Amino acid sequence: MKHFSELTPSAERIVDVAEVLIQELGFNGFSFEDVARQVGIRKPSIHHHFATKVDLGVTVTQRYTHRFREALLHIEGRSGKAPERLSAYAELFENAYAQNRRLCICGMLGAESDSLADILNTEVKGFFQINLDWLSRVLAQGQADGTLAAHASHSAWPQTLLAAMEGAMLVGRGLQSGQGPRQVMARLLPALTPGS
Amino acid sequence: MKHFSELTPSAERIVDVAEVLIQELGFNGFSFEDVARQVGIRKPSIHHHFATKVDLGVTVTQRYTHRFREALLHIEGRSGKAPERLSAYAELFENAYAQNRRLCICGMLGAESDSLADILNTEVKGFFQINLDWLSRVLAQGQADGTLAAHASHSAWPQTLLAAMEGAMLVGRGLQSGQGPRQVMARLLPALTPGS
DNA sequence: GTCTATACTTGGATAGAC
DNA sequence: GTCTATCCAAGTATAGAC
Repeated sequence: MKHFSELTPSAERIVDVAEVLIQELGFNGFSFEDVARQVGIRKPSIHHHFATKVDLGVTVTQRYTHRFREALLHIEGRSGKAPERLSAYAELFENAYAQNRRLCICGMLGAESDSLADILNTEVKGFFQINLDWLSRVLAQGQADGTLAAHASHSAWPQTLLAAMEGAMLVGRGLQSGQGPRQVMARLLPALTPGS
Repeated sequence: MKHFSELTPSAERIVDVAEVLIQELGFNGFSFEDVARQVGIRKPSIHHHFATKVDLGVTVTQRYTHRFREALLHIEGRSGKAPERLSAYAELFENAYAQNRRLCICGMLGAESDSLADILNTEVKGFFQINLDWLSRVLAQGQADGTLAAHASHSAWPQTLLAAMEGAMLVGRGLQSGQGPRQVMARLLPALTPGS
C-alpha cells in the first residue's frame, strides 16, 4: 500500500485519473482498463504502483481527505465569521459538483459501502468525521459570537449540513439539471442565522 | 421489458430480491448470481422473466416509484397539516434506512448515474421530480394556512429537503453509526415553522 | 418455468522479458 | 517502469432439453 505523500509521478497520474473515475462512476464502476487508457499505459503497469484495486482506492481517498482537511483549515485560518465559513464550506463541494456533476469521493464510496473492503469504509468514516468535527467547531463559534442563532450548536446540525451537501450532489446528478451544494447551503444558512 | 403491474409470482420474487440488492449494493454491485441464490433458482432462469439486467432494474425502479407515490398520496389524504406531512415524508425514507441502512433506490442509482443506461436515469429523474412536486405542494399549502413560515414556499426548499433526506442515508451509512432521515427532518422542521 | 451447458466478455491479478 | 502474454474468476447472456 503506497501512501499518497510518497507518490512517484506515474503513481500520481494514476491517482489523479482514478479519483475522477470514482467520483463519476464509483469504485465498482471503474476498471484498471479505464485508468490505463486515460493515463496512457497498459493495465498491468498499474499493479507496479498499486498492488490491488483496493490499494489504489485507499490512496485516492487518503489524498482526497488530506486535501479536504487542508482546505477546511484554510477556511478557518481566514478572518470570516461562521456564516461565511459555511458558505466557503459549501464551495468545496460545489467545486467538485461543478465539474460534470462529480460526487464527493466519500459520498460515492458511502453509497457503495456494503460492497467495499473494510479498509475503504474506515477511510470514508474518517472523512465524514473530520467534516462533522469541523462543522461542530464552526457552529459553536458562530453561536458564541452571535453570528449564528442559539440553536446552531444543536448536536444534530453538523450531520444535517453534511447530509444536505452530499445529498445536493446526489439529487442534482439524478435530476440531470439540479442545483448543487451552493444553493442548498444558501437555503439553510438563513435558518441558522439570528432573527430569522 | 416487463411492467411491474403484470408480474408473475416468480418475477415478483426476483424483483423483491433485486430491490434490496440495489439498495444495499447498487446496480453495479449486484449480479444475477446474487439474485438467483436468494430466490432459489438458477441464473439463466432470471432471463426468462427479464431479458437483461437493465430490464430488471427498470422494473424495480418503476415499482418502487409507484409505491412511493402511493405513499405520498396517502399522506396527503390524511388530515395532518404541512409539518406532520413532512415528518411522515421523512418516515418513508427512515423505513428503508432502518433496515440495515438501506438507501433509497433512486439515491443509489443517482450516484451511479454516469455508468447506467439512459432508460434507468430517466426513471430516477422521474422519481425525484415526483418528490419535488409533492414537496412543493405541501410547502405551498403550509405557507398558505400559516403552519409554515412565509419563506417555506421558496423554490429551493423542495430540493433542499429531498437532498437532506437522501444525504442523511448516505452519510449515516458512511459513518456506520449515523442518524437517519428522521433526525435530519426533525432538525429542519423548526427552520420552516413560523416564529423560529 | 426451470434446468444444464456453454459462449463471450470483462476485470483483477501474475510472470517474466526488456 | 512498462511491456506482452497469460491465468482465472465472475458476469451477462444464449441455446436447447425437460
